[in-house]
Amino acid sequence: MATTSALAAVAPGTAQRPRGRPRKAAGELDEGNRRRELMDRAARLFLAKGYAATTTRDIAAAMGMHSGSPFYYFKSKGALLYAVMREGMEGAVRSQQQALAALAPEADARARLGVLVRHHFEILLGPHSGFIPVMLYEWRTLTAVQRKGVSRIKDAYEAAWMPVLEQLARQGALHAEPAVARLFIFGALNWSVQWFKDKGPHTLDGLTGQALQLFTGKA
Amino acid sequence: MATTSALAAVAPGTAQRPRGRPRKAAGELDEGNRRRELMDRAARLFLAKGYAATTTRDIAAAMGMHSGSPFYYFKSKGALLYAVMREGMEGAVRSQQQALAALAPEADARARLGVLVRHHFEILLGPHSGFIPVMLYEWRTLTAVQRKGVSRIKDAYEAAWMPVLEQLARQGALHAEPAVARLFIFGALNWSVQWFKDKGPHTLDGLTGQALQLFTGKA
DNA sequence: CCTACCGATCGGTAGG
DNA sequence: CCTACCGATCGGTAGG
Repeated sequence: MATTSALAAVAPGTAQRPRGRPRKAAGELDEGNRRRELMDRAARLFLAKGYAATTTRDIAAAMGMHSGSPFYYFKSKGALLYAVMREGMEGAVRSQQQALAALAPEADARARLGVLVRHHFEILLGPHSGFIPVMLYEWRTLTAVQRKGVSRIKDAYEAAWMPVLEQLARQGALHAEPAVARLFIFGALNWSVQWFKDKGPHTLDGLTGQALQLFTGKA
Repeated sequence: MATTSALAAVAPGTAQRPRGRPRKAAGELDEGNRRRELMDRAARLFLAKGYAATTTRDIAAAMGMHSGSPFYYFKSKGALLYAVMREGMEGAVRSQQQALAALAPEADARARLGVLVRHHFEILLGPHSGFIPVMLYEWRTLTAVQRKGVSRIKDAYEAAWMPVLEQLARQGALHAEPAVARLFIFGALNWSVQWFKDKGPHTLDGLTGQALQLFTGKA
């Protein structure tokens, strides 16, 4: 599994912090940080209890705010959820591109799939995860317009998998139609949110190796 | 895919209707039917909007009842959800056993896996599905005690897969640890609830074939 | 099952 | 961000 070690550094969510002038408009900077923290805590609650069962008062309490204050940052509960999904997906696309770009140019299709799988586990289960799992499990909560907005980004994320799967199929290393295989593989990985435990027996590298073996035969 | 055709008859939910004396206590029989219909309609709503976002008034309206009437059949909204999951899982265990029992005695491990996968698609996506998808996506809504109650049944359902996966691994037809493979495979199948369309290009038989090829190599 | 009802909670807002 | 507040909705119940 030489394909996986370089990925740890590309954890999403940590990357794009505002660079330069880190001190000047302290008010503005704090606003951004607070907004982000609100999204973080909200996402955690959405994931644990579900969006509908999480009250804006729960979120406020998790921030040490009073009940009306979240509405200073987001005009509605739905707008907060939308921001979580949208910014989560934007970060995922960015970190996925970085992960692929860090690959050696001579890397073969199996190595590319390994990077994609490892990165996907990272955004699902890694220390800076949270937004994407919310997206996966609260998709039906979005309005049609919101869904379209997130879909545009999500499509880009998923599209990056297709050439890799198609190449594997041509090599005889993937024994299913690439389009269907992609759906099954995403399902297999996404489902890990339901059973993965941080203290459990599995590491993300280990799971990546098992997944590659399952989908592409013994490595 | 000779392993799949016999399964259509074993659709869960249709099987165990009260046999014998189909006429006598009409009131009682109707009560049972109404209760079942309530669970059916509630499950549909739970799946479409989520449990917390579905009001007991929504459910009553879907039944043509007034707002207080669901509580004649279930003492609480949570008890209704629990009944959906519990009876759904009980039916799934029964129909899975029937599906395996209908297998030819000389069927090999791949054929057994085919039956398990095809049956699983049936309870997820078939015409009488609904309860199991609710269980999958509302698991966190249950209380700890309720979770334990459903887990007992769910464990039996999942346990039936392990000897098949272990045998495939021994044959070299499954290239991952059986325990991990089971988690990935369940994820791949369960996720289909999110993307499968009745009018879409896929049939349950076709998906079963693709899944077998993906997980166990070319058939 | 319906009627009539209630206490609690919720998302959101005005004004500072 | 807090204070103070509101209209709407929700799960559930008593009594028939």
